[in-house]
Amino acid sequence: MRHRLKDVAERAGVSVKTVSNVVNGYQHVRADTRARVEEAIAALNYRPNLSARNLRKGRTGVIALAVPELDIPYFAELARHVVTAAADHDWTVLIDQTGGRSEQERKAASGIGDHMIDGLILSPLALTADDLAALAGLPMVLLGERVDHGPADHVMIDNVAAAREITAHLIGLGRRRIAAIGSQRTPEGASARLRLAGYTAALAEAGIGYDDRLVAPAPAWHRADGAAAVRHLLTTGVRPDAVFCFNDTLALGVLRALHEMGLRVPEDVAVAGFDDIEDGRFSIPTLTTVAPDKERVARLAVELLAGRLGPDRDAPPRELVAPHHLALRESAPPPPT
Amino acid sequence: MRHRLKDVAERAGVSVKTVSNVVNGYQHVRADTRARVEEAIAALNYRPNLSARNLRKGRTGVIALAVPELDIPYFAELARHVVTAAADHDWTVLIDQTGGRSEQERKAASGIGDHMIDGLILSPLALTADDLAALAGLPMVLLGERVDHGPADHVMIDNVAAAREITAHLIGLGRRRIAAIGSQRTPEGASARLRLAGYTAALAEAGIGYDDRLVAPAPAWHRADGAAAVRHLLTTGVRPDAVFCFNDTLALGVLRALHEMGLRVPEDVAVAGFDDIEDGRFSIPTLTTVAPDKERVARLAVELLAGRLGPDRDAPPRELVAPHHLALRESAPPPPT
DNA sequence: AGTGGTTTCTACAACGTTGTAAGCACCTGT
DNA sequence: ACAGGTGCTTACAACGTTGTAGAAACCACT
Repeated sequence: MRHRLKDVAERAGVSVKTVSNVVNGYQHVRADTRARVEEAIAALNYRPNLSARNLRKGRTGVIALAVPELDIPYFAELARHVVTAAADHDWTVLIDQTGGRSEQERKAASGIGDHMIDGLILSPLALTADDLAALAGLPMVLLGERVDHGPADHVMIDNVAAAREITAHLIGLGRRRIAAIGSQRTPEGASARLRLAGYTAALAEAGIGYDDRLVAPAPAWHRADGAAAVRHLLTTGVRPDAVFCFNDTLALGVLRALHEMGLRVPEDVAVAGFDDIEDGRFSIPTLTTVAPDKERVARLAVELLAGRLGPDRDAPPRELVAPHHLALRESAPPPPT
Repeated sequence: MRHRLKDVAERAGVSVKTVSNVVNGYQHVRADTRARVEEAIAALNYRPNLSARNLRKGRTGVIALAVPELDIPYFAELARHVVTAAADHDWTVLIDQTGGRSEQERKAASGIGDHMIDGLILSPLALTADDLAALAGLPMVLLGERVDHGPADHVMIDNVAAAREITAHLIGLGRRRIAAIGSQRTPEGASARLRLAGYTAALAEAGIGYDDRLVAPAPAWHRADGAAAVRHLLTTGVRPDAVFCFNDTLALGVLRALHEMGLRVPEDVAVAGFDDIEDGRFSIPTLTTVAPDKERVARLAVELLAGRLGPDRDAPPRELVAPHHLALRESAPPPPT
């Protein structure tokens, strides 16, 4: 049912290699030979066996993208951009869910279906620089926060600056009791620490004292965690007039919880998020957020990986920063002019 | 840098095949031989080359899931469940985005990276039964609406019944001017047609006349389309007291648009969706919707595919229906008792 | 010790492809 | 007509793995 080069060759009356040459677009094939071969290919509906080709060539044409969870909108959007960018290099993208568990992340980094992928774009949550260093081997590009002195290429946005800017925006609206939601003490919380740093920097610049009762941890960054965190804040008697959430899903949970508690956004409490996911443009109210250039992140990551697989095989680790901007919407609108 | 069976064999002083046997857990290997081989494997950090194994065995251990778009929450959630279910069979899932374009869907059905995948779970939008029949070849399970007399296994939910039930719920709330948003006339719109059929059936059962000014098309089923559709409905002077959206993202757009127009949900207009995506549990108001058992859909699809790859290779196409239920939330609450 | 049956291991040949090197056929210019 | 290209095609050997068939080693009985 499934044909091989040999079958095509027999039908066209040429050698196996000539068929291979036609399939691979080799220059020096006489026009009439090529035509005969192509006719045979079409007639038999021949498709090359990629396992065999990969075995021979040592390349698979597949790269993997490993993210914590696919149904976190930020990663889903990112995944789409990566798939699109990879298509330009004729790569197929194998998408892996690590669940943020170090064991899964390690498995991804050490090669998923070993030898099945040429390279990896990994968005690590749990792995540290040391873990990664031990794994090397597979060409790899990391997304998200810098793993200091990591052995691999890296694409990030400037988390500290972004967090500082959006906190400054809240301050510019006259808010003084600004809560931060999403802090994490674990080693996994690299983004959390950077965003917290930006938050405190903005407060310091504005001469506002840091009050750690306004900083709420969140075990994960889902809607439910955001809702729980802000409920906890309010029931313990702290009265923020603004909330900076370390990502958008947290913020959507916060909007929901504030609504349930009868507080108005932005009048009573302004809310800002981070990621600029699609939902935030349609929530009620729409969500002010940091908008990383996800398309750029994806493209840079793919380019870096392409480099690693090609000429820059042994270049020292590079680090690229993708731009971001603030998307000011209803939950914390632009200041009146 | 990368080792082969041969390297391990030399180090352990055995034949290549013995190492292969150890790797594959073959029974009859003497304990001390096994120990020596395992030591060598560990020392060299040996990993089998899957391309070679696949070539030899004719199986790759990879299945593909092809969906229209990854950042549509419904598909992202589904993808997660499929990945989880596939893990039970030791399968890796390659996720493909078709964009709902028939060309891409055909490419997926004809084998993506040909011979790279053992089977395919496809959520077709654009392909018709005839298209698919022409492609066969690859073991395949279809998701979503039935492609009539299609050649492949199929997992679906009862769209007509579900749409009828939720429309009946709106009627039970005393609503009489119920709009339907998301109709599509194109061949791609199989779900749209089924859901519309359920809607009209419910109206008929309740003795409510069908008014086609209340049925709004939507080119795609994104938030923006829902918002645009309901805005259009209202500006043309039709005044619905309820809206049934053919999926949840449409409904979220509708909630947003109604909010902008100063209409209260559910007091002025009740809103219902379809899919039960995570967002709908945190929107303001929370969203009443049809909740398909996505986990079940995913598991059934994977089981069917497993059957096709195993004993049921030549079984006639099967069709399984996954259960659904109504999730009644604020946007169209349970009737007062 | 010889028989028969197991267990343990090995050599060899595939799987389908492509790189290499070499061969054949055809030109062109003398 | 012939040397020397160049263009086109081919045979062969890999790539790393596993199935097959069979050899060698072991065991328990007579």
